[in-house]
Amino acid sequence: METPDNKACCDKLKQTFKTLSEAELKNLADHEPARSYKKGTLIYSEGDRMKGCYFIYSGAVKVFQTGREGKEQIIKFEKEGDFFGFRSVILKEKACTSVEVLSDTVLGFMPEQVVLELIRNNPAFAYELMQIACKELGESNRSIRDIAQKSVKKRLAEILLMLAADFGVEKDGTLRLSISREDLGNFAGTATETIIRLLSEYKNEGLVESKGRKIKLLDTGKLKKVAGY
Amino acid sequence: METPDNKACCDKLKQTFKTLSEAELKNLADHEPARSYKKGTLIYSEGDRMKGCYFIYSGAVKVFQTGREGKEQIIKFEKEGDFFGFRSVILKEKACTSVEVLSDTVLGFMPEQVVLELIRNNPAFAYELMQIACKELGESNRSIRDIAQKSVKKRLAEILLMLAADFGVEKDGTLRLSISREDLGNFAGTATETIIRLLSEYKNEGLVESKGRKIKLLDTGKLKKVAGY
DNA sequence: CGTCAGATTGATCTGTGTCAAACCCAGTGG
DNA sequence: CCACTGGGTTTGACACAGATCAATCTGACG
Repeated sequence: METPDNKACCDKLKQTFKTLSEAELKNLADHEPARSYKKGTLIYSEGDRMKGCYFIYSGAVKVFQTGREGKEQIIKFEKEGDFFGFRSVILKEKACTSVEVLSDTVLGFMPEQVVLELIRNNPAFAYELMQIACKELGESNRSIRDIAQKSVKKRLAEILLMLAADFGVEKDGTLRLSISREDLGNFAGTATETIIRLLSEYKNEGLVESKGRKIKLLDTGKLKKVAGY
Repeated sequence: METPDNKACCDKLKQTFKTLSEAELKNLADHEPARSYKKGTLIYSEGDRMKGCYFIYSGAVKVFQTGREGKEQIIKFEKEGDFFGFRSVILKEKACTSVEVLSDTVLGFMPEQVVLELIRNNPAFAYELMQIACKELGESNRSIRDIAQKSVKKRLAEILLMLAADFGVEKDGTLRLSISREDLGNFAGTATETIIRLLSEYKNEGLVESKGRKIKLLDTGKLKKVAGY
């Protein structure tokens, strides 16, 4: 897996942080070169002291918390262009989530002083970061409502649609992100077996097809109906 | 119900926003006088265009979303010193939650231009606001995990302890915030009847006592155990 | 008093969780 | 080249937390 060159990094960063100057972008990209991580790598865990934030040049990670019986609850997935880890940096607290690589991923690292510096000196950047945080806040609220109120069947449909929207699909409708039933369960807040049963129910209803981790959405219209829209 | 005078307002604001200058505080308090709202008043609803944020001088509100079958999901409670409504203002989006007064409440209003102005001109304020947003983000993550993984019995215990911590208790252990079983249910993500049954279960176990909306915590130690700590 | 919203209790139903067994591969090493 | 292995998947049987529905009770307030 190739790590992108400096120029490519700047371009990517620029799409997410529209307020950074060329100099600031270059500095970021130069200072900490992008690194690639293999599937399964733990980027950080709950309780770690964070020394900076991460930016995803390419790939996908899961952000999760661990319940006391060891069951993991996936809070969200992050994809290309996403920025994560800033909660702990902003609050100067230890991480309250863990992050693990889902498919091979290239990450950039932004040391905390750099982030705090930018916030202090570039009000537009501060505002942009605030927008990112607020966007996540809205998504969390929605998650809370859905987990609390929707049946797992609705929720899974919604999740599949969300994965399609966020990570894209092949021409034939297959989700680009390949993901285990267990992770789907940990995200939906349900048992792996329940996911399996529901997927085969969807299959019978002509909504999806799947072999292994390749899940193909056959009828997103109907899927939306199932999800409750 | 008295609305606090200008000086009192400044003092309260100052506790939440440590970075605002005397002039900025005074301006805020002068510009939009605090107003008092009666229990049950709807401050704003999902879909409203927000024209500013709110600051709670005293009282309590609930922030909720409405599912399609009309069931409301309470996302969080806000109390004295809390600041809400900023998500929509920062993102310049319509409200994604509704807010209703739980007990008589005095609110200050901060028009959006004022908030955006402060963010632009006072980096320390921007940072402070970011910290507030990040704190909420952490709480949301935790909520997601708990709703997804804990039994209602554990969750309710946790909620009672949280209400005690946030809104305080009388000398005898009675929660200061009086709240309906329905609201407890809407917060825990369960049916009202389930809350009733659990409360009487707690009663049998000597954990709480209650008549009507007055809930008295008898043994917070045991309650913590029930909540799973 | 009458009324009405909220609280309570009981009976019943059902979506999901849990446990156990079998299965399917993909990769490893002999 | 094939048997072995182990992780993920699938299926079935069963238990139970919590939802739902219906009926009654309570207490505050006009």
